[in-house]
Amino acid sequence: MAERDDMAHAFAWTEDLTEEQRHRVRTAMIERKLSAGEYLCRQGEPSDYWIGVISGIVKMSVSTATGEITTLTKVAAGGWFGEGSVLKGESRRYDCLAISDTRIALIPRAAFLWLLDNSIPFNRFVMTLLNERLANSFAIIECSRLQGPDARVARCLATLFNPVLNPSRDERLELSQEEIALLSGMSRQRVNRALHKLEEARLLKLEHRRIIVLDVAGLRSYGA
DNA sequence: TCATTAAATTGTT
DNA sequence: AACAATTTAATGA
Repeated sequence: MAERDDMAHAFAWTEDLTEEQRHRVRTAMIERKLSAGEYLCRQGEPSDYWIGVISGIVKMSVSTATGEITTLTKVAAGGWFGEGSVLKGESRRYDCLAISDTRIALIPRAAFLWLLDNSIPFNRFVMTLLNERLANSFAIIECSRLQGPDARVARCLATLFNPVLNPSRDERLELSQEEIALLSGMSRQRVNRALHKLEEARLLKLEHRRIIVLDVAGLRSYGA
């Protein structure tokens, strides 16, 4: 996709703003390029920006003092995140890492809050975002308590295809099984078995370092 | 462009 | 956690 299209796609929500508000977004926005493996932000840093992914993928994860890591979610092109910490005025709760070469849009906190104060459509957009994240999180909690490991992996993969949180996701997931293990909180070995089970069910196809998702709805409802 | 090698990833135990 | 098999990426002829 052309760079300009990526940008337009990520900023689709500005279509409901007034010309003045759009102008404010344009002038306040800061663009950053990250290469693969580079951190966008770390746990504990001040939350000065609301963050949009123009292209590439960002991984959000937390680590404990003992060095254990788990991945919370991934945000692909067109997705926005970080509004929670900005709204609460607290420091970042998660590490954000660029998985591939990534272009990021930063909306400074002041501009973000100004938009909330001045645009009802923007409020609606953010509310929808928060609502989807909540539903997504509940789905994972529900699944982790009521379903077996195979369904957990299925559900974790399905959440990556949430149209609101990850609008541009194509069916190809460039994720190693190790990454999926971090994302679903299971061992790589168990994830490997689950993935083969899901492949048998024709919900996805396994390739090296990549998964082709054939049936998102099927993954979402697997085992239920 | 091809072959070799190292590194990463996967499938099993 | 460990191991072998497989795939990819990097290097240099």
